[in-house]
Amino acid sequence: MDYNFKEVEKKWRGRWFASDIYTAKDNDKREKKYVLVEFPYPSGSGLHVGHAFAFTGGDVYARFQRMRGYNVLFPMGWDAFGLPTENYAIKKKRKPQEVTKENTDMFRSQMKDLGFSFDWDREVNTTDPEYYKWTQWIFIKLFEKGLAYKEERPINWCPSCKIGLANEEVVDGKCERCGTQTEKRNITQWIVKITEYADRLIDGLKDTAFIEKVKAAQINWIDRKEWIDITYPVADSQESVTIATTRPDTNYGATFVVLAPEHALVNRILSGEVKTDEDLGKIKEYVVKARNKSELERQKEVTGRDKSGVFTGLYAVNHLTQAKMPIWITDFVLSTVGTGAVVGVPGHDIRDFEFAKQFGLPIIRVVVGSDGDKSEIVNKEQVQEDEGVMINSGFLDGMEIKDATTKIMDYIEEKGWGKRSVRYHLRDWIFSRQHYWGEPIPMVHCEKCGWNPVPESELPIKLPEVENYEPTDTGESPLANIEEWVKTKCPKCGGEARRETDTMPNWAGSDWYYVRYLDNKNDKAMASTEKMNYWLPVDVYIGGDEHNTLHLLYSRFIFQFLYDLGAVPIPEPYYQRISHGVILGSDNRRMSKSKGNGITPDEAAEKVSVDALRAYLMFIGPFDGTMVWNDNALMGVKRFADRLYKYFDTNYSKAGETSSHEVNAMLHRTIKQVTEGFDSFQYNTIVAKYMELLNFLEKADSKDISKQVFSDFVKLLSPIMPYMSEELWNIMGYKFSVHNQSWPIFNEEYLVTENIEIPVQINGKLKGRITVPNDAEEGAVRELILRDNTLAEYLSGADIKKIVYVKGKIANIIV
RNA sequence: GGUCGAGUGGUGGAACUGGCAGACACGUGGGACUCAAAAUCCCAUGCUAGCAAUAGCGUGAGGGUUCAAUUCCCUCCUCGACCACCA
Repeated sequence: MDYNFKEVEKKWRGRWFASDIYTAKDNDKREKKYVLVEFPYPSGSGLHVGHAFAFTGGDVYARFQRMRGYNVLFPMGWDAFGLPTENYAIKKKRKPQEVTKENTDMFRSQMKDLGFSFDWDREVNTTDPEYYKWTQWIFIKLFEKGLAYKEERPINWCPSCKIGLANEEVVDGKCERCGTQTEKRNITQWIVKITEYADRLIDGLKDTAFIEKVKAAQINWIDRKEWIDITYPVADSQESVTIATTRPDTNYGATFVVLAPEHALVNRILSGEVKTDEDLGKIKEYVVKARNKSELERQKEVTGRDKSGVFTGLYAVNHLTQAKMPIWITDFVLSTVGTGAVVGVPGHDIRDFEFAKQFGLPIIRVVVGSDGDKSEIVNKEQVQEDEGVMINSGFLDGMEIKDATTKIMDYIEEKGWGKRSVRYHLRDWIFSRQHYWGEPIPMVHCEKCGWNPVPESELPIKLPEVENYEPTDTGESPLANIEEWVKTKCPKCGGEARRETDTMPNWAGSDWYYVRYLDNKNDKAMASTEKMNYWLPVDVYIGGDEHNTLHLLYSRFIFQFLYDLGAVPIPEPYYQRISHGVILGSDNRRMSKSKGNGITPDEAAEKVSVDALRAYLMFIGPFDGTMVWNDNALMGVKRFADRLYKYFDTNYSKAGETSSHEVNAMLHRTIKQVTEGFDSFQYNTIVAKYMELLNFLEKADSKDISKQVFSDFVKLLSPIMPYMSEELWNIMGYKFSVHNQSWPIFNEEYLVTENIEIPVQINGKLKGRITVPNDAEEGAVRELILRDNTLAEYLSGADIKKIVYVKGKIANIIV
């Protein structure tokens, strides 16, 4: 009989979702397993292959763990706020709420088609007021704890999206969303003090089992370093200048000081407060030009380019050498890093070297590398940056860089010339967006009382439904145009007040969604303590590399904050983090509509069945790899699926009561390898093992194969090929459903045989194989080798020096 | 420049804790079935030499440890991902 996959899929999909086989039971006696995949942004174009790949990876794991007896929570929801929906809604003159509803309906239906075993009772949607009520609640708590403040600061402004962007959303000086070059604007924004948690975000990683690269990405992004701020007196004046450095060990080689154009001392020079003999006009010209440079120009790769700068006419005095170091102004020093002033050590920093060359400043070598070169530094290649031994450095001479750094820091502090400080690359988090389709920030401004949160009882502050929500050119949120919504009473004094019209960034809703899955209908709390105690932490979190830094960091920060509040029971939300890979189009480029190289999971499933598509996705490569879509390989998996069904269809009725030893050994080897494959996310090898087992069975005599083999095989298949497994399970006469059967148990005994075949090497080269009893000792094996005709031939006349026999594995004869 | 990772047939990729390199699949060649094609099935397929048995070579390059190295150590090369005027 032919396998009509479309009918089979339709039949079982209905059965599955009408039953409770995928339902996670709260506070069950079984051990829990919380399997989380990143929830998608429901775009109008539907589920793409990348989604199907990532979700299949989560689904097979969830199904596997359910069969192993765990109470599995595998939920799904929608990260639905965001610009594409807003832009689409504006263009089509429709409400984003409606558009979102349509898109999530489409996504949900596609997910059901693909057989994902999500527990739909727990669905969440970040745009649902009952959900964002708690997103707003979290913001109020941040404000109350002093972790959210409003400040005017230059932000990255995208002139196309008309939105302020966090530094993280600007890539190469361009808007991450639309690619337009960003500019700088001053806007008053809500800022969240994530830097307060910088150390804990590093330390907390110890309690997780994240893969190394994820931990590294987090630590790198936070980038905690010990600096020292050194204050130099300015010669012939009462002024001083404080520079910040992480490399004070090279201070004997310092020959100049450079200031950012925004530095306070620069302002005082320009205003005449600090006297200089240099031409003020010339200084001013440079500073004005530098300050007006776009972010892009200043951020561009700086080494290897001509440096620009201007001399202030002032000198800083190096405490160590009493050398007078000329103070320059240059645009490669950033006012936002350190103190906005840097000491130039041209012998040991490429930028400083280029700057010194450009303006004829002295260059001193203070670190000697392994080549022992102590000559004068004349070219870039001689600049020794981070390895070597100190010279020309007084009491530091002969020390390694690391020791010298500690020593000189102590010394500088002792002398009162400077002070250590810890700094991070991580910056505070700009939390305001000037858009409609986001969570309203639940704050009210009163002329008398300043900013206050709305009372918790008034949450959620709902987005008003309006006709026109296009962004404004003034930079204000479209909500600012809705006077009746903006006007409100001050929660403190009851007087006239105005609502905050900015909305939250996309990250806000996705920071805590995995908590809401636990208790998505709770109107008293984000989730009940009881449920959080049972389900948290997330055991496995599957997501893309692109979220390993920001999303993971932001959500861990919010969770740690909630822990401090007592709102969640443990300090870290995720135990294990698994990266899923990427699937490129068959032309080796990212799939996209404009390139026309896209394939949708729907069309592939239509062609080869959902099961074959799923097996293909798991088979094409390692789960975290970068794979190229290959239609031929897809058809290969389809052939396997057809062959599989046909094999069961024609052979199950002939199955016997017991299996031969070989069949049992093969089955149990497969059970072992498939189980280990699921445990370690090596899905590609699992599909290969399925194929091997089928290849083996097809060649075996059906009277040697018991019914047990068939049913165990179906169980092994079921996580990856849920529809066909269910169908076969049913055909074999078993009760619904294969998906809540218990996982086959590997039994080592089946692998044990009396005689085993081992390879025999002569001088490390494979020359033959012999059969030996499994418990044979070296002497016996030697006898057997010498008795073997072909091997004996190789050995005739040879002088056997030694035989190495590794029991049950290999023999190696040294002649 | 920093951090992390990877180099294995024509291709995607397997290989436990150092123990038969190339599982599984794609592709290719040949064959069966067919009036023919598609589909399906069977055989072969790392490279070189040879009719063959067989021999030599072979996991980015070079060296080392070992009876034995894709796996461990040293030196170097190449590629990828993420981050980056961070001082």
